[in-house]
Amino acid sequence: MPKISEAQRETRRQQILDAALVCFSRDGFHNTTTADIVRESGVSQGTLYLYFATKDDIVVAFADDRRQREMFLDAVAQSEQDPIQGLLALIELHGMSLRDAKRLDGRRVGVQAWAEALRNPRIHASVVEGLATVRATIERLIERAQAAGQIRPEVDPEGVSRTLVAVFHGMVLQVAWGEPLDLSACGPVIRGMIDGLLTAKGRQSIPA
Amino acid sequence: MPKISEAQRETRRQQILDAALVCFSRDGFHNTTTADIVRESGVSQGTLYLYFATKDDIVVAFADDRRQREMFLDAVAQSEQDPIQGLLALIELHGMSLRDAKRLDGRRVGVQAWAEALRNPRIHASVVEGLATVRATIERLIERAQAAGQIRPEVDPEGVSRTLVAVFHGMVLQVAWGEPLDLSACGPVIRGMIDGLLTAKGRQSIPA
Amino acid sequence: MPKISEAQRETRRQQILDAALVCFSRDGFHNTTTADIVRESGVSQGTLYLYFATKDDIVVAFADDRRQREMFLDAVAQSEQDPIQGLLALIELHGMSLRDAKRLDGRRVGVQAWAEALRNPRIHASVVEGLATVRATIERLIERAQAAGQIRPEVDPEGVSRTLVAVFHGMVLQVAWGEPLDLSACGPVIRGMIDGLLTAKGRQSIPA
Amino acid sequence: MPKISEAQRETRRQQILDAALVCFSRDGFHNTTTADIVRESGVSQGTLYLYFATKDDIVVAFADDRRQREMFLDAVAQSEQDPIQGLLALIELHGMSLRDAKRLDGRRVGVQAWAEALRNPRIHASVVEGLATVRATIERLIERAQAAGQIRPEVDPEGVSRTLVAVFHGMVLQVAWGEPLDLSACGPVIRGMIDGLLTAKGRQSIPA
DNA sequence: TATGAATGAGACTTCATTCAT
DNA sequence: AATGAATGAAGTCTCATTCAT
Repeated sequence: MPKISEAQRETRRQQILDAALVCFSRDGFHNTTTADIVRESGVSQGTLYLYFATKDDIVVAFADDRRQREMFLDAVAQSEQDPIQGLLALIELHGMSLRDAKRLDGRRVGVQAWAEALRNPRIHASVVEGLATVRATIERLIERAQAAGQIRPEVDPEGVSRTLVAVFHGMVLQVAWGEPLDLSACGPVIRGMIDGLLTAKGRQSIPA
Repeated sequence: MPKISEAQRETRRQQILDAALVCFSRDGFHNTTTADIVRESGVSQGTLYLYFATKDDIVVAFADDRRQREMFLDAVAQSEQDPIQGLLALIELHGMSLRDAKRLDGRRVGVQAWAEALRNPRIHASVVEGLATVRATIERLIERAQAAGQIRPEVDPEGVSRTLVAVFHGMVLQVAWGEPLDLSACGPVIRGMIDGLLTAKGRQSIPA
Repeated sequence: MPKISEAQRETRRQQILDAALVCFSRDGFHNTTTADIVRESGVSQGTLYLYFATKDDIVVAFADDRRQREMFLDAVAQSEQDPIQGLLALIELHGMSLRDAKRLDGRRVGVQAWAEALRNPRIHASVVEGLATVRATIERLIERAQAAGQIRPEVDPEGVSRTLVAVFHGMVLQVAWGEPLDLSACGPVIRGMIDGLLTAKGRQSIPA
Repeated sequence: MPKISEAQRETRRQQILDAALVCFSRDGFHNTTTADIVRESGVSQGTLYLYFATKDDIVVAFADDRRQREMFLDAVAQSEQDPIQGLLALIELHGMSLRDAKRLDGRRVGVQAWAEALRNPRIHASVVEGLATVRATIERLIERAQAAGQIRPEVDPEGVSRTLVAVFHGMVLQVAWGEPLDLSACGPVIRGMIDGLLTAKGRQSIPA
């Protein structure tokens, strides 16, 4: 029987992850030492390894955590009655996320995870699955809209999903770099992209 | 007083950079040792330091090299008589670059540089300047198109440039990750985005 | 005040020692962690330290355990009426012990204890005392045989005891290493060594 | 082209091994840190790893070194005209080696290698091969003596070789433990063992 | 008594950089 | 200029031991 409850264990784990997030954001994965995380989190070296088998596992934990948020996005987008509204909601949610200063550290670590994904198979898997999840969400919305006659039938759902995800990623990069990204200026451009896919009927479902 | 000619020196330098590119692409910046580069390049450990003061300088050299390509893009885009054609040419050039398998290593290293830019001031400066260069190119084209009545006056050039650059970056990510990105499916979506900016007159300048 | 009986305590202690024997035999003293012993024994980390003050004490416990077996050997050997028969019985007992596959773990741990004895004073003391015990047994037999005119008076009991013990130790080594030691081939050689010590009268006491 | 000569490299390597021998003899393999060897040898941590890939390789180097000495023993033993003389020479050489105080560290490390051989495959291989070498030497002498009618034909060469090697090993143990081993007292016992193998003709070849 | 989570000192190894040749 | 052996600081991870529950 465990001496500490599952909740206590999870709290401790999160305490370490929170500290690691600060360190990773500030110094990068590779320039963060386990000693840094220990200092920032207040747990001991030994305890760190009671919760994560290797330093690498801490990095992977971040990549995996993000997956959950993407599941949530999907649920919100699909819950919209109108698929066009669902697409716009997705775009809106991404925008809100980008504006949220509290998530800056997470974004900075996320960008590093993108680079790590190039050579770390576990992170690659996590990133690619996340990409697939978001794309599936988008493609399902588009197919629903095509079935409803709101998006032109010749539109390729994959082309749209990949382009839209590219925009999302690219915006995260700019925000992570500290660029003064004016989302209210980009929004119309992105919505214009969606607009280009619509049939006359589709346009009617967008509120002025 | 140098005993070797400037040309010899440049050849040697490039030999090191070529080797480093292979290593960085394969293992990442941080998991590449100077010994790896030495092995791959055939120069000696000592010689490496005759050409680059630190390992970090090799990384920075890649970031700086990219700047030159961006200058070239600008020249091509601006040389088009019609600014709308210039925009489309820019998009086309990026697409061709993405399709070029020979540049895969460069793209993989580029993505790593994006992550490095978060904490390495020199790389950050280089990346941000590159971003500014491309954006300036796009914004100049848009402003010219607005002056010519081809793009609606209320369009915000910065919003467009940031969004377009975001798409470019996002596509690079997907290609770097090995995603089966079908550019011919994405092209129409991106061009649709441009199309949404145009006036009736602007549309006339696009060939069928 | 102990809340468990002495018998329960001894059972627990033995449970730990049995587990340690398996671990030590498999991985060696130094490559066995207390966690290994905990896993193998089923007791908890904390409990381990209720029975042994340090990991080292577990090692010492093995060395001490062996002493008891050596006492037993002495009793058997001395109980023989004829000292020559006693010597041969001693040799026979060692041979039987070596043939006993159940004692393999013990032998492997014993060999490690020999190495430990070089730098661990407690183990050194234990090993050296064990050596002295066996030698005393042998020397007493020889002296009795000399008094009875069975062994030549010029034979040095210490030379014999040291040589005989050396053979015993060396055989243990070979068996521990997994060598295919044919004891029935070695027996005659060792008995021949004893034979060389005997007087004509001594030889009469050996059965054909 | 290497910057240092093979001889210089070998000197350096030996310098490390000499230091390691002192440390291993004093503290044992497992209680010797690479820092200890560095301190004792005067080379730097980094240099240590220029000559030995791991700490374990240093240990293995000792085991391998011993093999060479055993080759030498073989050569000496076989060079004797009379195989009985060869056997006695072998015993004599071992005795002389045991008496040599300068080799005490080597013996102490050797005993540790015997224990290591139980779980380290490389050391096991080295030890077992050494054992086989010495045994082969002995068995060849015995077979030659049997062919010459000096040793009784029913004597099993393997039984003799294993027993004799066991005596050698056991004596090394006693000396390593610091026991006051009087070899001149043991010599007659061992020679008596050989004597027991001989035919009348064989006995003639031994000088008084 | 028994537990097992927590501790932190310390081990092995790597690697960017230097410098005598 | 070129070489490559040498350096030593620093990093990740382990593990014997403790102690609050």
